[in-house]
Amino acid sequence: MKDISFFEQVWEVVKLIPCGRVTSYGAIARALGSAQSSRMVGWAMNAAHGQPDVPAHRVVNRNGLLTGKMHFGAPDEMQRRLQAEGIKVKKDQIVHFEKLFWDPIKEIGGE
DNA sequence: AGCTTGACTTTGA
DNA sequence: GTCAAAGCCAAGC
Repeated sequence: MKDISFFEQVWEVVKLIPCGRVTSYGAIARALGSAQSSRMVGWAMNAAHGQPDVPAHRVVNRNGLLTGKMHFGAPDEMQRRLQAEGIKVKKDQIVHFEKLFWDPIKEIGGE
């Protein structure tokens, strides 16, 4: 079952992110096996615009910074969505990011 | 068929 | 501690 594109694989992982949790592009990339192609995850998110089931707002860079907020409809939409889930965001940065960090590899196990 | 882009990560100085 | 450059792979044109 590999008919799906790389993006869809990323979306699958992103959709697995629990509410109130966040993860990093690199973590997803590793979970898919593409260790250092974290850029591809970001690109997959770009394609995720047509995927309402993909909570891209839960995916941030390894610093916990909302790097992709600008790609949302509004620059504040990403931050607002995170706060709506109980995640505190300060200056585009997730508070307690380390505690809210969700590792997909723990769920997928490297598949 | 090939070159450019891209919401990142890591390593080096 | 911060700043700069290289690396990576897949989709788009």
